[in-house]
Amino acid sequence: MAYDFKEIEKKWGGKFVGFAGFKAQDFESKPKKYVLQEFPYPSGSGLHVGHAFSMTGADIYARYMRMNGFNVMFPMGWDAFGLPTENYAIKMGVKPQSITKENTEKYKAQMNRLGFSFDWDREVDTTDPGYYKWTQWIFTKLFEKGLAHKEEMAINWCPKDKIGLANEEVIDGRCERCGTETERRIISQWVVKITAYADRLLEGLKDTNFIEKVKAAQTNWIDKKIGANIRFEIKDSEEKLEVFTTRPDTLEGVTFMVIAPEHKLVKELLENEEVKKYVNEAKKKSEMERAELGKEKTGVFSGLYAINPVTKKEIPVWIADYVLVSYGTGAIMAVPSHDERDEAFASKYSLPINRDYVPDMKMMDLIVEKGVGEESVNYHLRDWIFSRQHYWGEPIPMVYCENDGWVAVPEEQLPVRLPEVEKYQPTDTGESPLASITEWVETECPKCGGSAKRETDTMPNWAGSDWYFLRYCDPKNEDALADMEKMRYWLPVDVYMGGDEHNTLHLLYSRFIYQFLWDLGVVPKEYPEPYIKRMSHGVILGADGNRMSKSVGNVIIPDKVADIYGTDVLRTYMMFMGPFDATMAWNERSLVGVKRFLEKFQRLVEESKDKYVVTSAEGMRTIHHLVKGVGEDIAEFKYNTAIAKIMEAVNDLTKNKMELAKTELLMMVKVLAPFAPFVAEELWSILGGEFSVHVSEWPKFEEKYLVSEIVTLSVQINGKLRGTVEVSPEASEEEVKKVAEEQEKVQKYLAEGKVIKVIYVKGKTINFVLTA
RNA sequence: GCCGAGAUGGCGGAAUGGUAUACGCUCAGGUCUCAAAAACCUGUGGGAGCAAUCCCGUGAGGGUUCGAUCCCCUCUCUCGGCACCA
Repeated sequence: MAYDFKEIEKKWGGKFVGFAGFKAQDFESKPKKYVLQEFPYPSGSGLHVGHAFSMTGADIYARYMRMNGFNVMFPMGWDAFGLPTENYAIKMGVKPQSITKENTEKYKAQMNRLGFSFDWDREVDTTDPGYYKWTQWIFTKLFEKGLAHKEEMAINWCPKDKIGLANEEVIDGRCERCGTETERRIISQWVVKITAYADRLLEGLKDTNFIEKVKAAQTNWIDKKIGANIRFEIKDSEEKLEVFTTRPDTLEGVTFMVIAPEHKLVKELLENEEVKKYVNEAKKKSEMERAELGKEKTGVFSGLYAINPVTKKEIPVWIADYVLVSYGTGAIMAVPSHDERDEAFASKYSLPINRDYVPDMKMMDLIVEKGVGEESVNYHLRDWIFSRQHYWGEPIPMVYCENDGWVAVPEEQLPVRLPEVEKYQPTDTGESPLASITEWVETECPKCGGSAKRETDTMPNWAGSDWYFLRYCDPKNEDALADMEKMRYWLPVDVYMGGDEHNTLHLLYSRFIYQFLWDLGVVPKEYPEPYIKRMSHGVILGADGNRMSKSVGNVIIPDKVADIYGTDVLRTYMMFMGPFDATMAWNERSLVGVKRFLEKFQRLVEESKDKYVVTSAEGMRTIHHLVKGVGEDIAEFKYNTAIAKIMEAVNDLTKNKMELAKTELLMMVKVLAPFAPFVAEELWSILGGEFSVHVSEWPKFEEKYLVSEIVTLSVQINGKLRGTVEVSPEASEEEVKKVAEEQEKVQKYLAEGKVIKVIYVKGKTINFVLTA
């Protein structure tokens, strides 16, 4: 009988969408399981294989947990603010709102086709005013708590996208989105003090069960360094030069000082032509040029001398751009004998190198005693530039009043809705398109009632995705982010499935916002961290082994594969390709193997369904083994081996013509169900099961069926395999030894020496150790 | 440079101290067919041999062990992340 996937998908697909069995029930007495899959940005090109892969993995887990009696929440939504939509809107002259609607509908249809068991009642959309009201509310709280302020600063500016970028969004000096080289611009920007939470973010990792690489990525990003700030006096001046160092013990080895070209001391030295020239050149250099590795260091002597607070030696102060103004104090004490960079600089400019001293751990005490410095901590983590000069984002809910300065829009006036505009184009001046809508900008100060102006910047993409998992707990709440009791029931997220690319930024921002909300007392006190486990899925490469890209033409469209092979084959194949977290190349041919397998499975069920009343003993063993193995594998996301086990069982049953009664056939179908939901439902129905197999109880294996009467042991002589014996699993050493020694081949090898030791491992091996 | 992951047949990959290569692909042979495709069955790490069988074999080298893909040390390479961060 042919496998008509189109008919089966049509028949059951309609019933799956909106099926009550997939809905999460608040406060139900069953244990809860919150399975969170990163929500996508709904781009115009539709769902890609990466989405399909990750979501299938999450879906299998959610289905398995449901069948195991958990009240599962498996929601989905849209991270829909973003540049591509804005760009498309500009190009086509349409409203971003309507493009977003089109795209989300398309995504939703594709997800439903793939059979994902999302609870659509909890759908969220970051561009929905009912949602971004709370994104804005969070910002007003950050402002009230002194964690958000406006600052004039040099930012990374992308001349193509006309947008300010956070440091994290600049890769090798280029815009993360479009690859254009970024420029420096001075703009007044909202900055969020994530650094105030650096220690908490580091500490909190201990309460999570993230995989090692995720923890490492977060720790590295924060990169906490403990050292000392030391003040050096400047000769013939009242000024002091403060440096940060992790090696105060090398203070005696300091032979020169280096300050960044942007350092405040430099401003007074610009009369010196050489200094002026160097500083201007450094300013012109892009981030990329300055950060270029292996590049020869450059610098200029400032004319100043600092005095070593301990040795009292005079040492020259240099200006060089290998020292960054944004880290530490923007100045360093150079110890060429202990630092490669300092050494390279010293040898280029023929500066002295002191090799005749020994680093001294007591130096720190001396520094503190003399009052010239103290312990200090520095982080690589920088504060978070929160402003974007764009239309398609959450308006930052702030107004500027001549009397009161910056004032947050009060809760009852939220959301600050995005106004309809004629043009979405960003401006070259660096102002948001919102700035041109005078009637929107002109407003009233919430504090004094006087005239005031609205902030026209919008929030970065991350803002909406920081807290969406809270909203799923209570998506329609108009009075709070989400109801406290509902959050208390559903949180924390048990498994968060997503891509490696979000292991640093998104995860860190999201944890930070959660910790901030925790401090506000608006999320449950019991849970200091939002996510228990972070699972990062792998990457599917094109058939040529390269990353999928439109320009290369190696993109696999899940819809097209499903047209040819069916959804069940697509899902099962993706999970069978390799370990769930590995990087794997697409292989069209391997799809065929999965197709054959699902057909074979179906044939087996069809052929045995009315034939056997009782299952044979070996049939029982195969089935119970299967149930045990697949359950264990799914719980550990080892989907590739789970599928291999089902294949093995089907081969075994078919080849050895084992008999299966209906009960065991139903068990097999249940085990297949999370992977191939449509064909499983069909077979379930053929066997007389009631809709739906997906809410049926996961089968239980019984130990008594797992034990076999005979096991095969390896017989080793000096650790080398020389034969096998079949014995009872409970056989004694004497028995096994006797049976083994009866074998001609074993006798032959035993004759080569004298047995000095026998090692017997029950159920596994017997090893005869001979004299040399 | 630092951090993380890894290296197993022709290919994707299994095996967490006990029969290396499960499962799938590929390929070869067979069944069915007028024929082909599909499907199904059998075989498929390398070498020697008619065969029984033997030797070699999990990136390289060493170690621990009766026994190592697995544990320890040294090295090489690949992938991912971070990086003039003092």
